[in-house]
Amino acid sequence: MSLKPHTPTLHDVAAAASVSTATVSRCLNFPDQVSESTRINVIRVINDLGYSPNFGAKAMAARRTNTIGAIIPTMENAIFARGLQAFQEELRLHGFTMLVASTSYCPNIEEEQIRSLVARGADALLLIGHERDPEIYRFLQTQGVPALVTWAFTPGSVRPSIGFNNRAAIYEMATEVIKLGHTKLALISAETAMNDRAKARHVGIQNAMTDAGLKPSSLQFIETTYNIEDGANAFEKLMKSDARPTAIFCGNDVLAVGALRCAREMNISVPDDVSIIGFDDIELAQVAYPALTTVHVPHREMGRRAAIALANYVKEGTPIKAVELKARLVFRETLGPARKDLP
Amino acid sequence: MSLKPHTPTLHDVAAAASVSTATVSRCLNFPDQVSESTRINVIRVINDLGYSPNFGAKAMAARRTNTIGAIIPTMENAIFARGLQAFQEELRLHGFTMLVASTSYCPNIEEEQIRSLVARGADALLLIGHERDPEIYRFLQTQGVPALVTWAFTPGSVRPSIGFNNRAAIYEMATEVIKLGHTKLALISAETAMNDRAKARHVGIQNAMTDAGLKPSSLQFIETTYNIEDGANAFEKLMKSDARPTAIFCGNDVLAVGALRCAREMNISVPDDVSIIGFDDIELAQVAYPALTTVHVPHREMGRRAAIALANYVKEGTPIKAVELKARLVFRETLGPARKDLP
DNA sequence: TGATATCATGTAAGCCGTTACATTTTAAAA
DNA sequence: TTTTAAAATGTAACGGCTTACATGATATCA
Repeated sequence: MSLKPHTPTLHDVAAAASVSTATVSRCLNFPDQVSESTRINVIRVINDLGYSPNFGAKAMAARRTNTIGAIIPTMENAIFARGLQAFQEELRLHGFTMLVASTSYCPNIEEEQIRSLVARGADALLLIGHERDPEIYRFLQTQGVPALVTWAFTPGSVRPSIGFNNRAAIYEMATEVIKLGHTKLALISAETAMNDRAKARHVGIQNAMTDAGLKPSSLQFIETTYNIEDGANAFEKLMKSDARPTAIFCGNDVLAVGALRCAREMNISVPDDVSIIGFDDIELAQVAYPALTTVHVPHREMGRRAAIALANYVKEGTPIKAVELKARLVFRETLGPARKDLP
Repeated sequence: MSLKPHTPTLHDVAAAASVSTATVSRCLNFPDQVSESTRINVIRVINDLGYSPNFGAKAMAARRTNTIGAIIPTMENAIFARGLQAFQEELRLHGFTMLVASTSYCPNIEEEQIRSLVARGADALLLIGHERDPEIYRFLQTQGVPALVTWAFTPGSVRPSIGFNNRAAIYEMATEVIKLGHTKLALISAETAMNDRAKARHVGIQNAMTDAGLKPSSLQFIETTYNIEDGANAFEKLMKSDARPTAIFCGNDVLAVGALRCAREMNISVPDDVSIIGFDDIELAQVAYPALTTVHVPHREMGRRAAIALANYVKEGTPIKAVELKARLVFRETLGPARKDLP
């Protein structure tokens, strides 16, 4: 049971202002097509009545919502927050509103959210990563809703994306790590199923190992969900195994910080006993103790570029061009040379 | 220029399935009012065509959107993330979708977002804190959109809210701090203008001081925005002043962590030289080094309760009851006895 | 001053669903 | 088999806004 009293409509405003609904509509959408006197009068009536246009009706009539949806894996940590913030700010400059939805890294929920945002009339969508059921891309196609992939840039991908090369970035980092004498490596990763970024990072490390003459199969690999706690657990497992790694890559900074906490609890010194490498370079990374060595992701730049591309596409039909941004290695305190004294 | 190809509508589906639009609509909304054979057939057509109902039209016709809006100050850090996540999960159980918007702690943007969500047809709104332009409450009133305030519970407030007593919580903490011998206190706060929570926390500390025989005017007070960097800057300023406090309260954990980082950089020992107290108990607090003493806010419980209250109100008209939840003190490592050796 | 261009406003046809009500089909009861 | 109730389906009005087009008012120019 909805208790809505009568909500003022365009008609009410028009009547109260003694003009037609068209004029009121124009006052709102194309103010300069209306004489100043009527405009002032209409605006006054609008305020008096507390009128607010009905979005649904507006969307239906205009066949356009000026809304762009963003679907991200999680809002629980800052991983996507920065980029999203930039995305939204830029969007606002272009007259668009952002709608967010999160998926908890679950493909089914993602699909649901995509449908929901499309149904809500999103003029376009921002998606994280390429990999998803082709059925979804087909759906977006028939609905005529453009989608832009970010957080990943895979050379030669069919779909344009704005992001960075996950594989190359971590390859570079792994190469540095190996240079420091590390040979026993481990990776605490997100689930790689339907997560091309996690996959790319896995492959990147393996490539670096191969190129440095290490056996990629020796990389210890743990898949887990993305919480601080998970990072801690994975770390503990790794350090209690008989083949203790000397350097541990983490799928993101959140996992890395969890590992760091666990190291402290286990009295394992970082980086003397073990090096820990994060990914993303969120604020957490600088604040962690010791400060985290990680891969800096150009969050804000990515968000901004995505917003511009999408806005221009929706407004002018400007085709979306893929953009490759650079991720940068950030060396702080959690990476050091490998211990030599161990067997 | 929008490039939308023709998006299938209810009509298209009806035509393709050789039934009326009403039947298709019923297939979607009241499946058991339709014979199994037609239903199966219609569903098939829907999938074939990639049909998705138009939200705007649906909202307009049904005069209900099953959407609840949440307006929070920021998504940049985890402060509200946990509560919001719980809110959304619970909402989902009741068949509602959540729409989020953030305000960057700016009243104007908040107003804009409120209007935007109302226009979008939100059946109800979740708001943080009581304090805002009365005009806004009036607007919500005339639009018939119920709003529930959380993150604050102010005894005797006109509007029901689900939250905790900010003043009482920090009062309790401050009392403990004073018991440890601290007399020179400082507070790094959010801007208190239009932020009843920040105000309540300020007052809470002052009350505790008064009750302990300390002059509340001696509380050093810095207002700032809510970033790690800001916490660090404020801390530095405080420690470089001639009246160095021995205990510093921070408006939230983010500021506290910034202060902690700065302390490390300045070679100031926490808690030996100075104690630092946070607020919120987000994950960051446990991971910080030293681990942060803080006030634990019942994020998830708050979110869950708010969702239930709102869902029941929208569906059944059940009046919303105020609920006071308890915030809990969490003593970790950043709080210690006051240094005695100082002048 | 009349012809013409420009500006301001109005009229009314959609946009795409839902749902009250009417009608037809089917099942159950007599 | 006929009657009656129930189930399935159809018809069409309606919701609030935009916008193409028509009309009326003003300004411009010869």
